[in-house]
Amino acid sequence: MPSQKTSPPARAPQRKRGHERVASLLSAAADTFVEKGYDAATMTEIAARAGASIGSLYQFFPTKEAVAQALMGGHAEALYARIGQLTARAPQWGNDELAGQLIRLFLDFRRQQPSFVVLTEVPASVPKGEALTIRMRIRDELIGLLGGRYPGLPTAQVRAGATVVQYMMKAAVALHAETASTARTAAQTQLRRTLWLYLDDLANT
Amino acid sequence: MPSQKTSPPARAPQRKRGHERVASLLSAAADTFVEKGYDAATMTEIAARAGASIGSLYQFFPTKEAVAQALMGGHAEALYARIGQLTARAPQWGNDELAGQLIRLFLDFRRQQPSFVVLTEVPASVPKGEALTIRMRIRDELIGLLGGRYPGLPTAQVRAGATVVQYMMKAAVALHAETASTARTAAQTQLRRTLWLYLDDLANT
Amino acid sequence: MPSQKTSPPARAPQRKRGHERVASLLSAAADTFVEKGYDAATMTEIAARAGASIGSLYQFFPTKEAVAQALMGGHAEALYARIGQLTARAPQWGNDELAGQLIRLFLDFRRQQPSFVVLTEVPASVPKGEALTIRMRIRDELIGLLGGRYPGLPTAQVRAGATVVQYMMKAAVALHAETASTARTAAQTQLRRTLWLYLDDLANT
Amino acid sequence: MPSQKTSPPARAPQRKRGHERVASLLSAAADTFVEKGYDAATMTEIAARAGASIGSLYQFFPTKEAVAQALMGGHAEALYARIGQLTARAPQWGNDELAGQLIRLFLDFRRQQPSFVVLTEVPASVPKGEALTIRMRIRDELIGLLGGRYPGLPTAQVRAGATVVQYMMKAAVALHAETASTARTAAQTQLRRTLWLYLDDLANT
DNA sequence: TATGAATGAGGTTTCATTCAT
DNA sequence: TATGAATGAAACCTCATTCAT
Repeated sequence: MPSQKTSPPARAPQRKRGHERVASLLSAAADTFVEKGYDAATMTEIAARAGASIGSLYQFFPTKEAVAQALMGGHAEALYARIGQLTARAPQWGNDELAGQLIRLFLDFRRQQPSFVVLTEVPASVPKGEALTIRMRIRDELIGLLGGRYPGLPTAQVRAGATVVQYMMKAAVALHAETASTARTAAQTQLRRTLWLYLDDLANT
Repeated sequence: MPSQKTSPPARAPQRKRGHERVASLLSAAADTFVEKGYDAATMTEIAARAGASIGSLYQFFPTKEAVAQALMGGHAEALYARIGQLTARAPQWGNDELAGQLIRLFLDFRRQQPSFVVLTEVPASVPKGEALTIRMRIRDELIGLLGGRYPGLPTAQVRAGATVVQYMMKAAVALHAETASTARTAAQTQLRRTLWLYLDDLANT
Repeated sequence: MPSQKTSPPARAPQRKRGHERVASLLSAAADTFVEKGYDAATMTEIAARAGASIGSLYQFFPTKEAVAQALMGGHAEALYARIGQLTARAPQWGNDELAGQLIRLFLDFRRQQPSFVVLTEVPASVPKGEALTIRMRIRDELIGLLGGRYPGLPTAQVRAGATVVQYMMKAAVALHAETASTARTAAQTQLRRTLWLYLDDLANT
Repeated sequence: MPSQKTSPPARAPQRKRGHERVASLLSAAADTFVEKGYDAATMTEIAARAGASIGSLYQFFPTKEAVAQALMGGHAEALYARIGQLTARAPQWGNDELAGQLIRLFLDFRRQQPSFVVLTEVPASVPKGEALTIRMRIRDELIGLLGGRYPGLPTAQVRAGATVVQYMMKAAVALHAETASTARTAAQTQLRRTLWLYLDDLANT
């Protein structure tokens, strides 16, 4: 043995580099999807933006769809968790406060993970099944939230309520994507109020 | 605004045969866009579905974008007109009725022209500018509607109200696209009620 | 017979209209070829420029090549004739004058019929055979010219001389196509002088 | 001058295999351009001749124009260099010798790189801007040559002389492309003599 | 493992030419 | 005869994916 070079922690650095690479690839993918949309985004551009080669990208994600799914999956988990946090605190809030917190949560999420919306909305594309699954899971989270907040409400009502809330979140997010203007701000305020009115109505059923 | 490069418009047919062709091409295009989405729809498939050759398609629509625009344009006019009809009758209705009529109008329209929604929602695609224009025009129609229905309301309120209504229509249309179920039906009912609550609130401002 | 409308001269006006149409089609074709080159010029554009339909164009010219040939043929005849006129007058001129007249003739022709050059130069395209024929015929005209002007010259010399003159004409025409500048003007003058020098040399052989 | 939209350049290969590919692609392209001309040459045929797939061709040359430019650019450098070599030796030569060397140089070059002529002459085509640049650079080289050979000559004269020489080279090359014959050979000899006469004249100005 | 090259089906678009009214 | 519609081969180019080094 010519030299006693400290045996390097076998694969750990590899793994660590792997993690970094995956992270930068996903980040690049997110940017690209947001800018171009799912279809127009190319694997080549994603790799290039991450400073990686196309071969490297395919070493971690076998298909373009896999990239999208990894992105969606990762973000979805975070979203579920945040709704769960709201669920824990919701019982202490008034309907007014709850409406505000819900909208804030979804807008914050969209701001931080704009690719999530892009991929979730893709019309007739590959990750459609995944998107559906996620939507259902979000629905379940909202059902948990409303069920906890309005304990006496019949299950069917809770389910319908969660659905309405979900689509109003969608509306809020879409509205937020409009070019900013005083009109938009006013509309956002009123949309929050509409949600409040709805929750009040739900509570008195 | 330097106006994005606007795609050349459709060439107008000048013979009876041409008119028929254009009609069948547009119909085939609508079907294809709905089934596959804008990006995944191919000109080849559109032509084939219309029983026309690819050259024939290009005789009337110089680009894929032109096909989409022709579809959107044609349908948009119809939608404006229908909102106009509501505007005329709205003053006689209660908020309850108005909410129902609005939702019915948009759902009917979606049922008859599903491609309109697909093309209008395309996230990061070519006909985006056109879609924006149309959305603004719909907004204006709704402003007209609410302005007529609630004469005392300040302009800013009317504008914000129209925006809210528009995004709730979007929500209603999206909800309608969900797999049918009793839960969906219940949610639809409640969404209508939410709109009613909002209109009541608006009227009492 | 309800009215005695003067029986129109059966087909004469037709024919006349036909001539006009052919003329305008050829003119449009010339413009298009000059602007776009032979390959990039389209039959549709030629027809449109002439204010005719594509069907009408094909009624007179069965192929694109036929259009080019008609154009070349018509112009070539004029060119032969003009060289013939020079031939008649050349014996009275000095070499200086002859050089000037030759260059002037070709430059004038290029100015009036720029499409002739474009079509004649087309590299590996359809009308190649025709172009060759024309070139040979021009050669013959030049042979006639030089043979008449330098009666004692052996045939082989005359033939070689005509060839040299022809390629110098080509050079002159190409030079003329350069962006105008004082440098170009000076070069043109010297090219004429070079031709003169050559003719002098030829005469003294 | 707003500089016509300049086509994206060729992507440089980074592996040995890539270099070989590029070389064979360029060679195939040269053959194809010579045989068919720029417009009629197709990317498909170029790839096929090189034994490559169409995708492989586009990996290195994003457009057909890029192929042409790569060819022209590469050859042009060689031509400049060769003229430079003449420049170094020209002062020792008589005008007779210089004329012969110039013509030999251009004919040799045409024989070795026939695609250069084809692409440079393309009448109204895409690589026009590039061709112009090259022509001007050749002019400059000739200016250097004549300036060195005829030291006392005023700049304007040198410039005009270089232009004349350049167009006579064009004529010589074109003449050489004619079907071989005794007439052609004789004409070539006389063209060389004409150039000699011109250089003599230039020297005595 | 990392990289760049290779592949080729498939997409959009063009255009000479033919048809039918 | 004049016109516009119809046709489809073929061109250019893209891009997800696979290979080879």
